[in-house]
Amino acid sequence: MELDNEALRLLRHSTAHVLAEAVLKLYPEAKLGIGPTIEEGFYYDIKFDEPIVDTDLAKIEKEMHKLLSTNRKIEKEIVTYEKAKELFKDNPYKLELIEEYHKEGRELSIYKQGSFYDLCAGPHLEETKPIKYFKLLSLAGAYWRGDVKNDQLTRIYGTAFYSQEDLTNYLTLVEERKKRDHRLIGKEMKIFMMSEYGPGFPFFLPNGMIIRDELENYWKELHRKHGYEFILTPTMLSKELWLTSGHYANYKDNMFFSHIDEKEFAIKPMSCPGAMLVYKNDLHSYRELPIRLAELGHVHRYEASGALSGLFRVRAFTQDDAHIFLREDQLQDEIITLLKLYDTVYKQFNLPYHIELSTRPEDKYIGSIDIWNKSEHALEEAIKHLGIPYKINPGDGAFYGPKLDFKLKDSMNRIWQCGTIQLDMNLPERFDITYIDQNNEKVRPIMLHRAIFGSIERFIGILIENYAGHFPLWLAPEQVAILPVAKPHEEKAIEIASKLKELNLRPVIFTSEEKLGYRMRQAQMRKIPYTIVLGDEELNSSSVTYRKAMQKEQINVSLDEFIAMLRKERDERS
RNA sequence: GCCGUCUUAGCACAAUUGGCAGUGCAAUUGAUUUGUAAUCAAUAGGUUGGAGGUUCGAGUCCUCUAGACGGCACCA
Repeated sequence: MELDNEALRLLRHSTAHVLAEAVLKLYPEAKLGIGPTIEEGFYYDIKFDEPIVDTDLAKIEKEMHKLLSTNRKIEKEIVTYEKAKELFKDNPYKLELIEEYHKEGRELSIYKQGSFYDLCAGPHLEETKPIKYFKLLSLAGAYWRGDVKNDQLTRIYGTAFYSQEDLTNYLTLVEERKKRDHRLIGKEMKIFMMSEYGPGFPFFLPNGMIIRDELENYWKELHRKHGYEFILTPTMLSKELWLTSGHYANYKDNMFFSHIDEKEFAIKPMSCPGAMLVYKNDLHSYRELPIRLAELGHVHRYEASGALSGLFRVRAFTQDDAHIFLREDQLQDEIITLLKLYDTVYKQFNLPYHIELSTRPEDKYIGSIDIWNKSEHALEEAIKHLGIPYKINPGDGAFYGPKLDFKLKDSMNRIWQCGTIQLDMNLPERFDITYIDQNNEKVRPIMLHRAIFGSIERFIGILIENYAGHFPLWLAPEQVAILPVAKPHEEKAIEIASKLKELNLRPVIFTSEEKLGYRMRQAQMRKIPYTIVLGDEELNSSSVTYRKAMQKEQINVSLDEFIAMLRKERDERS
């Protein structure tokens, strides 16, 4: 994996062409779509006459090896618009691309190996010889050009390397990554569960609740320090409110509804309208701003069944939301403070992240371009001010405002949006909120939505994978495993356990019915950060012998020292 | 929602391609009192996700349905 990316891209792109060639040999009626490289391999989208299944991949691989048994040159040829249309006359997808490239005035080229040719801008390997160590990995449906209205093609995923060793290493790495899957560890460690009675509605188990509580306490502490006040707004509010907020018009398809008496109510998919009502409950002076209203809001959203995935994508989740109302002159500072706060939080968990600035959508947006530009500028300036690298996502903003999204990766390198900072130019207007300025005049405040974890559920999923279940002490559901060697040592074990409990630590005693080795194994498998063993030696010297999870070293210290160490580690939350 | 795959005991998986539903771990009971990753034995545990069909006979084949998984689309 030390290979430079360009070389791998060449190899993989050319492998994709061989894949396409093999497919056409085996399925002459198949129509090729596109076959680019991706981060860890390549894919090719192909329209098959008959659906193909997993087991066909082996057949295709075999055909690829057959094609590769002799080395062939890979040659580029520039073609005219007319020739391109002739070459691909049986392929509607390529024709569509040809038309488009032609309109854009782009050069049309094909790459050839033997009798196979494909419309492609390249670049490619010079010959097929290096293509040896590849594997077709999976099948998936994918809409042509990513549009649901188009045909669905069959996507074949694969990867390729320059040596068998690299390929094997990669496949092993993928297997290792799968072991960190939060669904697996969440089940093993009894953190959460799912039920077919509630698809997308996670159940938190006692161990999961400990993690949640710790996270929430951390979150509250942090927000108290940063000048936030806490609110809690209702889960269900009448339809009129959602008509006012614009959610009924813009977000209805993702909402759940219910009735009270004759009236229609919506289950909140976001907490903003509630926060607006809270703001409007009082008259506000310019002196009060910024007003920061934080809410752990449990929201429900109708998500497509195929989108659901463990804790990462659910239909009910808790946003660590906050709505900030401020004056225009306060905006820059507030965003800078927020960016620092987010960095503090992600650093706390050792989570690498990247930021994306999403700007005004092409057509579906509200508010004046002037305010949009100002808002985008404010967000961008704040990041620049701190020198944080970021990416721009043109046109990807919400219809009501631009946003900064904080993206984290899971164990399989999939990217999930967690934190977000959004400027809202919609709700202040719709709810007609104001503050009174120095001149005793009503002025419209600026409003920010923001969430750091994004969703507590998703964030816990990310944490599980990031730590592979080995939580830092303060988050670990069980913190200290106490193993009395034999019956006579149990009294001491109970004594130590109650002492730890008094200090709000979470000990668990493994009594002596089983052999010590067995209990050590249990403690290790439960990923308990510290395991202490109590036998005659420890009792005589009133010490404990501890072992850290994943480590073999046995350390003997006095009980007081041990407790002091635990408290320090926990309170520092590192 | 769409494409493909999967669903067998609490969990992980078998069942020789349609012929007596099994193994390991966990659980329960008993024996063992143990010094750093699995002590021994016994017991219990199932309408094979659900409904329908084909067949003398279905875990296995077919249809429908629910859920999960990998993608796509959508999104925190």
